[in-house]
Amino acid sequence: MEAALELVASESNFSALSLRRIARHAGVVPTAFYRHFQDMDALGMALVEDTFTELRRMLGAANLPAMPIEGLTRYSVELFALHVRDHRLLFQFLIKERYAGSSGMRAAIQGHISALIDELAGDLAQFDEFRHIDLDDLRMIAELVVNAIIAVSERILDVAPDAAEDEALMRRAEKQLRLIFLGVGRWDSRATRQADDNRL
Amino acid sequence: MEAALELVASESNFSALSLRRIARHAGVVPTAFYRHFQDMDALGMALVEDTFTELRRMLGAANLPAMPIEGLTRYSVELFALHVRDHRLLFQFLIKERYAGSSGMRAAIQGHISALIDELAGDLAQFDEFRHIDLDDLRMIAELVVNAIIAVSERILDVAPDAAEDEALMRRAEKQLRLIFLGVGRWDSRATRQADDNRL
DNA sequence: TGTACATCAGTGAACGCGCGTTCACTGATGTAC
DNA sequence: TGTACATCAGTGAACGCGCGTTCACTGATGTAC
Repeated sequence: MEAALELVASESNFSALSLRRIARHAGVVPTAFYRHFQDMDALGMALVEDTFTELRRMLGAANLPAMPIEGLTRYSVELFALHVRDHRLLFQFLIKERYAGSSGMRAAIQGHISALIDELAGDLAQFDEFRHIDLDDLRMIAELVVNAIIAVSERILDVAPDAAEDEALMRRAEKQLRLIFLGVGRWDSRATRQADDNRL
Repeated sequence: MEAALELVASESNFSALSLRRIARHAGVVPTAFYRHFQDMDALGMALVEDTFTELRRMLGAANLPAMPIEGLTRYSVELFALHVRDHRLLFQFLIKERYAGSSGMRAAIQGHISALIDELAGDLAQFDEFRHIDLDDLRMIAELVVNAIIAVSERILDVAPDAAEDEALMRRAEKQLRLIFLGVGRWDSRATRQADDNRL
């Protein structure tokens, strides 16, 4: 049933779909829809939750914080790109609904992303290389990293699945992460804080 | 007429709107719509073009490349945030349709954004601080910067217009840009290129 | 200055269609005794 | 092992509604002479 929706999600976006089209696509009479979901909103929310359950499962299995920091950027980018490609429909749905969905869906998605950013900030704090960064700045950095990863996911889903092109996108994303981490090495949370205070 | 649509765009997304609702909102009979646009697609494309015309006008007026590099990040972020807030409806439309729009609209938007990234890369190349960066990496960095700016725009549009909250978002974005530029200072395009070659 | 005509945004009736939702139903599968 | 009943995914007819689009129209404004 959800597979039917995901297939249809690959044409414009969720709010443009009708209950009847989804049912038809699932090979079922429209009224059968109500056996599974109260309405379209419920279906949408269920899909959001499924996507993040799947994403968390992948992140949990990878256990990135336990890895050596060398090659971590390349490995993370590759892992994520692979996952996005393997769950193309779910992520296409996610990216479209992140801003175009109903307000309930939007809020749920932003909440999940925000939680992922917090977790990444926590993970980064474990590395020696981030010892000199304060909590607020850790989150700022994690947000930058997550944004870069979301951006590359969007690009991967935009282009046709093609090994060469995907590789180029991954290289670029990897460079972006390495550039950020280069900046982290020179970042001084205290100096920044003082500068902010002076500006007030 | 377009003002009517923009007002309605503030509820879910363009493809969820009907021609009749737009006409009603504009205080006009449905058939009058056809006096202005051939169909909804044409309206959508016109709105995309309008948004970028407006954005380009602002960027042209600002003439950022002529500014001293000190305080440039803060100034750019402030300028952009102000512009986004002043054209709330246009940008809300843009962000929603970037991924959820018809394929024509999506392509047009991505094309415009890509052009902006290229221009930013060209502007960055003028600064001494970017003399050691090769063309490919300039684009990679410009992309990172544009992504960060888009992300903060999305956040500004998400929250209610509130000076204090906006200020916090802008501070964060400014930090992100400064972090990126810190990394640029240490970035070595040649070393990266070689590392890539070795990996092949 | 006055008349005839063109332009053009908006009107209102009408059409066939796909929509979400209701209702009472069927028939297969699982469970209790 | 056999019978009675509960559960539940799916059915099919029916409803009223808003939709995009067609058509011939109105009436205000601008232009030519």
